[in-house]
Amino acid sequence: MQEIILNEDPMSKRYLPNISVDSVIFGFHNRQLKVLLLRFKNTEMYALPGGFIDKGEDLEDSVKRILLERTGLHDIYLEQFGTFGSKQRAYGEVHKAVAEAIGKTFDPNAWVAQRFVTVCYYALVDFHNTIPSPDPASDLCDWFDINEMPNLMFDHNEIVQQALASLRLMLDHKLVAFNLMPDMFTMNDLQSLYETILGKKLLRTNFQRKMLSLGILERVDKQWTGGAHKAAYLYRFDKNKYEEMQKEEANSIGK
Amino acid sequence: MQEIILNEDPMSKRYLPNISVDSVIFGFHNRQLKVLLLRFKNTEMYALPGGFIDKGEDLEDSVKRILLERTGLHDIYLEQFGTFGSKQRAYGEVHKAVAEAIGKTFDPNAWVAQRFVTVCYYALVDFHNTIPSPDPASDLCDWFDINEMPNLMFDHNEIVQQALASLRLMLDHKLVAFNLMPDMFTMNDLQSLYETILGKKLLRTNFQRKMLSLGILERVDKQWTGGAHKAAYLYRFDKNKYEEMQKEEANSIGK
DNA sequence: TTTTTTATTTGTTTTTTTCTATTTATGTAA
DNA sequence: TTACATAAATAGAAAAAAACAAATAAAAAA
Repeated sequence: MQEIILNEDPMSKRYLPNISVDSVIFGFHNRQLKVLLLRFKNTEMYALPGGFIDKGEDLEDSVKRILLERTGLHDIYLEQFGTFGSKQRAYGEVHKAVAEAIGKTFDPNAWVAQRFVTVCYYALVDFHNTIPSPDPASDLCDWFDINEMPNLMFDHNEIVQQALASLRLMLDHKLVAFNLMPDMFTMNDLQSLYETILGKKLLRTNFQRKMLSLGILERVDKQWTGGAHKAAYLYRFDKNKYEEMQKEEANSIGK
Repeated sequence: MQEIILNEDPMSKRYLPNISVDSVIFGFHNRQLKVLLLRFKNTEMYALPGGFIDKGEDLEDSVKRILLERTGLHDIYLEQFGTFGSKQRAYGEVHKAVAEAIGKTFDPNAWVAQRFVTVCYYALVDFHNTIPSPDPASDLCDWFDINEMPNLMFDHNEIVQQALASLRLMLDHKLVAFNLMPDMFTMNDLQSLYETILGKKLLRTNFQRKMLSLGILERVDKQWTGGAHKAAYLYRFDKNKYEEMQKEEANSIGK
């Protein structure tokens, strides 16, 4: 009986079967939107960092666990954006290739070869504070420009595109972009972040006017680049002011 | 061994374990937003129509299967809005109560008593075309005003609220409301739908101007109510025009 | 000091949205 | 058959936002 074989796998003792979790970890550097990818040992196969849910673990906690393992960060902005459940999502062949690349044999009935429904989150992290670290199966964990990504395993390319689409929507009605910014940044930095996510050019003057009018940016310093021109101001996102405004907004809705 | 006992359950032969699917089916009638609920036999326990995913079935197909069973409709507007995976989502006690209400004993190790992660969709249907039908375990399947719902089983109240929040967002950037409208409707009908979903009053004159300016409404007839006032126009949603505009929009993005 | 470059600010025009008022259609009743 | 009440629809003014254009400011180099 197939089930009994599968249940002997140690994975099945610990994790919920047929469900996985994948994270699209976004960062921003050099005016480019980056995604954190893993490469499996001895292969050119790339994938999103993912994992499985402990039987006694909240879904969200399992994502945080993965994020911590991969970026060393906690208290990260996290958003669930979709669950992928095509019946094609059974990747025994791919797992076999990965196993054989490190000289292991792969049991086609292995727990991990079954069909998986995967719950996906995107995370917005400060690129400059993250230390990407590969897992035991990977020899590389690094950032890739979202426009220059390699082909990913499974349906992960599609998942990244959905994550981006979802982030784009969120940008319109919530101030989430600052989670991708370093502590201090110029208006140009911020604008190019918006531009990459939205996939279109914005007008500098209007962008600045709008951002400043939000009243959540604190002008801290100037950024001397050594260039032959006026130095750009450095801004800081004022989290306290933002939270105050959120509260006021919540109150005014009731009125 | 617990696993072996569980695997003997016929449910485990057919369905993916630990994953369920729930649908929040929205309808609109008498200027009220309605949700389709099931009541379990001999109880006052209400729940969303849900089910499980066949091992060889796409996630989305399983939702459509449930929708068809419950509303008799196909080609329904469907949107995945969230997956709920708290570790508390194991409802053996509740299932026991439901079983005992119809004089059955309940095995606490039953397949259905395990922890479930549930993938949730909302559906927008034409109230006037749906024939709600209960399943074998239910003695009632009917519409409830979203503001006058009974307490639901499990975490289904929370799920409905999330569905509404998600629909509200969608309303802002996609013309989905027409899926809830009958073939013909007055501007007032449409406005009150927007108002219930958004949870706020809109200005009649602005609403009308904006809707008409979209160029997707076809004025068909007048609705004589017998009231001592001008008769309201009846409109029809022009799906063809809408799809044309979608195409044009897609083209213009590339420019 | 002047020039060049990019950041930032200011102002003007255009478009969109909001607010206010008017006109239209319908049934009722003087 | 004419005034009246009611609600629908439209039109126009006011305000706000977005798009566009220009000017000013700061920095380094010629």
